[in-house]
Amino acid sequence: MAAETFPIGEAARRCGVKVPTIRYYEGIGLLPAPSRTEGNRRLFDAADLRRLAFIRHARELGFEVDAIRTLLSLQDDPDQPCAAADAIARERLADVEQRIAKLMALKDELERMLEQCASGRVAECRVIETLADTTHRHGPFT
Amino acid sequence: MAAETFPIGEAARRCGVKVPTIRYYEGIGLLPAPSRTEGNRRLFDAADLRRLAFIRHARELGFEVDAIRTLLSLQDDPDQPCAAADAIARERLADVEQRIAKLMALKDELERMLEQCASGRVAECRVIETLADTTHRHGPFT
DNA sequence: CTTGCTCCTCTAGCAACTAGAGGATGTAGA
DNA sequence: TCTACATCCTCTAGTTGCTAGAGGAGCAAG
Repeated sequence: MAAETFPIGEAARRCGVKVPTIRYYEGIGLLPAPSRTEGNRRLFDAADLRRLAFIRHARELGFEVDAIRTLLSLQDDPDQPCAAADAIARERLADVEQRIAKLMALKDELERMLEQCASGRVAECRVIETLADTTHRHGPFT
Repeated sequence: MAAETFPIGEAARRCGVKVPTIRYYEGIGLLPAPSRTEGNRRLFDAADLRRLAFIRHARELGFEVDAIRTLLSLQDDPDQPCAAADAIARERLADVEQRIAKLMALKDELERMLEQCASGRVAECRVIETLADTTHRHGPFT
């Protein structure tokens, strides 16, 4: 049985990515070069689409292409030395946890503002304070 | 009492932002133009630094400059119609909640991999599946 | 007063797209 | 079969959000 394949336009629609972006990802090696038709058109399979959707989500979350590349390398080479995979996963995990913490703080603040708004008062906004620097001390400051 | 001020280099060090980036933010209007010395050097005050740190965090979280602009507008114009502020905050909140959900999923998967690694086995990696598209359906698909 | 650091402006480059020109392909109807 | 029209192809150029570097001025210490 021949597996289902999709032209680039439908891949784009399904994954919420623009057509040129897909070609771009292929160009920089994030997405493997898909098979082609007689007429030289790309044909993507389900695995390609899953990978593409993953890339889109990761980019939306603010991961750099290089970070995504290492994340995908966990997937692509499950046989790489455990220590290497561990290091990559550990590093990504720390990053992810920090992001979550900051987003939670921001969420709380936005909710507080919405509550005040609901009660008819104009909120004094403290969004700036919510992301106050607790994690980025890399020098001797006063 | 004259409030404490800081030259651009120290502002950069304190906020974890590069010097040209600060000038860039000023250029695009994210940061108000600070006062200057006789010799034409920028002097930032504590409020500027807080704003700058906020921008850095928000950028790290993957917010676009425009999104940050609207977040800061909540701060800058607390007197804008409540409905407008509410809409902005609500939209940002939805975004933030989605990000958190996705990051949580990714976190779980990375932790699962680290556990397997700890127990000596090579993890089969499912990072791709963890961000499977539950939120981005904008067409009638099969 | 000069050595050396920080600052200034300005221009050019990079990452990650995004849009458009110019042309080939694929498909559906007359 | 012919033609209209969407979709695809490659390639180049533009956009956003920085980042690095040239060339020069300001300032503090010895």
